[in-house]
Amino acid sequence: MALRHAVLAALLEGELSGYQLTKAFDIGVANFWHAQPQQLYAELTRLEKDGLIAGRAVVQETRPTKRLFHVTDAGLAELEEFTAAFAKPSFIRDDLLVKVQAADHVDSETLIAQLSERAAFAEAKIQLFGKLLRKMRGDLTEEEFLRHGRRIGPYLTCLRGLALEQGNRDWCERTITVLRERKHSRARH
Amino acid sequence: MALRHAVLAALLEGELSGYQLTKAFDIGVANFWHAQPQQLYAELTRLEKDGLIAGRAVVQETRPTKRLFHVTDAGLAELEEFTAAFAKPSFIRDDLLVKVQAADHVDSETLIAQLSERAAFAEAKIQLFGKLLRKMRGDLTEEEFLRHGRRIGPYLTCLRGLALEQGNRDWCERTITVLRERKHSRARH
DNA sequence: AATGACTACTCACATTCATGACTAGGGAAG
DNA sequence: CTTCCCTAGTCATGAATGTGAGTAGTCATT
Repeated sequence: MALRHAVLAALLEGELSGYQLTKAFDIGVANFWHAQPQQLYAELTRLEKDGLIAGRAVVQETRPTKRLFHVTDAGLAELEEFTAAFAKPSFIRDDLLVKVQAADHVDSETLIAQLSERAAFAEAKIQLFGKLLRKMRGDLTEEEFLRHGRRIGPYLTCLRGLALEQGNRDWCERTITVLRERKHSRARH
Repeated sequence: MALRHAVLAALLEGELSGYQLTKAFDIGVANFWHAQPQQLYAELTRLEKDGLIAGRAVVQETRPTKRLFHVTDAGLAELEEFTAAFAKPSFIRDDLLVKVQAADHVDSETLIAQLSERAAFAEAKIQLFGKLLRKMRGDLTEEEFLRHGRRIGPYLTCLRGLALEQGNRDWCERTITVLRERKHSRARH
């Protein structure tokens, strides 16, 4: 059970409704996991049944009533236990890498198009993460914030997300260059 | 269907038996995907049934008979189609990131232990990828190899794997430092 | 006045992934 | 001479994840 703990960790930041949670997971602000709304609602139901979170209904005037959830003590204990447990090494599952693995056997232009798209996507995420980080640390420098800030967990995971996307972008650009050069040099023969 | 194409891409490198394939996926040499033996055997069966790969039995003296598989023309066409198709943006799924997200609410030492373990794992992978890359490019420099080498697909994916693990290691070390410093500064108050 | 987008969810189903247990022969180490 | 590991797989089952479709009211746009 992995989504379970991702949801718990996300709810630590404060009360959220199922819908708000789906937004967070959707944008990938919670950049450490991804899930569909349906999965999140199902998980919330299970977590509440198990007493790891508790919800309270908030009646709204113009909107449907929503339920805000927070982590209970039992939920915290569960997270503590999870943290101590063995973490399965994370593996990448990336269509794009599969495509590049087959680079010598498929059309270069097609591949380059895919890589450009990914590079653009990565760049957008880099901007997003940059903004999020600036917002989280406020006026402080990164060093100061990490030393004295109150909640650094989300900041640290965001840093990893940022570095990851920078890596993605750089690798995509490098790969595009390589493929282009090979194409030209072969065209001359 | 993603494993499907990962297997196809892996088989492009040459004929492999199911068992050899499991080794490749197990070590993570095929660093772009990961799968259990059972999944691979099942996938090979399906791929053969669909005519995307073909196998030939090789009788061995002391070992059980094995079947070596290669990609058919239909398989190549399938890969071509896959390459052109939309790639769902890859998301990370990492227990460790979930744990760090909850950093402000769980025990630091536990977290540091997990981060150290991951850093060591990443370092080992870095060494492995380094060796693989040197082996693939032989006497050539990276630039020369990427320009003129025959099969660069696996090299390129390996480069991404290397950068990823370097990113992992650096982030783990940075995070450990941050957590340690916070602990000490709080201990003084 | 209709169309589409947003909030806030639920149900049901399909696919994918992971796991334990099992067969069966050979070789190496103690 | 027994125990363990390696090759080379198969079978069955369960857990996790993904997806399509539907409900129902609100709000802004054209």
